[in-house]
Amino acid sequence: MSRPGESAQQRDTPALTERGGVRKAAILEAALRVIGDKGLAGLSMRAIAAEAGLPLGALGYYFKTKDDLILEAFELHTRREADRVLAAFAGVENGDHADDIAEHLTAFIHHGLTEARTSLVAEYEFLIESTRRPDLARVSRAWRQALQIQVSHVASRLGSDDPETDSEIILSVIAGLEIDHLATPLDPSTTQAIRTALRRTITRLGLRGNAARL
Amino acid sequence: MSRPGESAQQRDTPALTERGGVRKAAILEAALRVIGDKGLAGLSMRAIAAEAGLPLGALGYYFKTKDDLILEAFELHTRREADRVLAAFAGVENGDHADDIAEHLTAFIHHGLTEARTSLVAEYEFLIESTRRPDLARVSRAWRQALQIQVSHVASRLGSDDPETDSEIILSVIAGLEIDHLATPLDPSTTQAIRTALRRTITRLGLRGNAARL
DNA sequence: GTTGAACTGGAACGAACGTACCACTCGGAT
DNA sequence: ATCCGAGTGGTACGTTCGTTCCAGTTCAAC
Repeated sequence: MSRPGESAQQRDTPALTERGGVRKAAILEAALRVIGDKGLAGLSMRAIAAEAGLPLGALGYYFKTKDDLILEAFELHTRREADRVLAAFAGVENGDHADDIAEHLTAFIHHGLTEARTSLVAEYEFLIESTRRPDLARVSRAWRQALQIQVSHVASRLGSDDPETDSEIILSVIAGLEIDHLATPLDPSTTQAIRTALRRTITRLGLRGNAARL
Repeated sequence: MSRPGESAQQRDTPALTERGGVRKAAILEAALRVIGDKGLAGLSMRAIAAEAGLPLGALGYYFKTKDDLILEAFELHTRREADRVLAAFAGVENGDHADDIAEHLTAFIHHGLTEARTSLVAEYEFLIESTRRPDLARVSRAWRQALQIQVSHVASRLGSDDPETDSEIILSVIAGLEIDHLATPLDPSTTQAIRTALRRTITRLGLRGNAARL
């Protein structure tokens, strides 16, 4: 772990000590926060350093370039988000009615549009930037594919007769609801509209929970 | 039209001659192109000037600040896109089967992901930036609301028993399919998956064209 | 033909940017 | 005790940025 020349990600960055790893992680966290509320356009090495409470020089030590930093921040985000999505869809399978399923998804979206708003905005910043950067596009594709596989398994267990298509529809509806409501402050009636849309989607796709399968 | 002090949008910009209007429009077009393929992060006054084939000084003459230019570019985009969407959904109503309707929407999305890709990317750049800029958010909201009204009318005419919810679902699915496939090159099998998802969505929502209503 | 406003385009400003550099400190291994 | 690479942080370079300025040109109105 401390052999010279060994590196976590770059050919010529030195090996990291525990303390070094903590600092590097803090930089990535700071970057995600800055991207979320200033955008990639407002992301500067100085802004990240200030957000992390570190000197500018530290960034150059842990990341070769700004682009490398952005890539690693995206990877961190997808890793973190994968757990959250998995948890959300695990809850989905415990519902008895279509309404229960819809409720889990509503809560998921609601969380993203309120407490985790910064993180959600950052996610879409990355997605759009993926259209221009092949390295980010690879992460996007892997992330999206992992999601689709998980959700199609869930759909299958919920009685879908075409799990692949249903997972594509569900993921699209979720993404669409998210971006369509990002520019608007989230009031209760909007949340209700989201819930209604999800209920109808789930119902019409014929997805049902445990009770129906017993 | 040539009274002194009169302005199309700013307090202290002079009135525009025809030639001036052409130049201003060219700047906005160039800006949309740059935003689409370099992103808002890569958008600079110099890049716009180069894209438009104009000197840098010209931009300062027609737009007070870069932010003003971005706002007007967004307004131009929504104005232009409104026509395209309207045309797409006008075609939808002429279909006899759910498959015909889905086919129109598939063609719409396909066009956005291929020939009009730059424009589509720019659109999502604007949407994300709307979360940070109230002036852009107003445009987003108005644009989204106009879409929803139009689509819900169409849904109603297609026999929907809940046009508002159905239009929300349809618009979300479309948006979701677009962003999910922006990072991936569009191959024929992807197009087929989009078509399948749209068919299933339309069918399950119980929407039917003219034939069913006769 | 003179006037004045619309328009042109090149040059220049200070500020902020990404990155590189380097003298320095620290801590574990020898 | 010493050594050496990981880690530190302040500084500085060259570039690009948004914006401003202004002497000059065009052209319709009088």
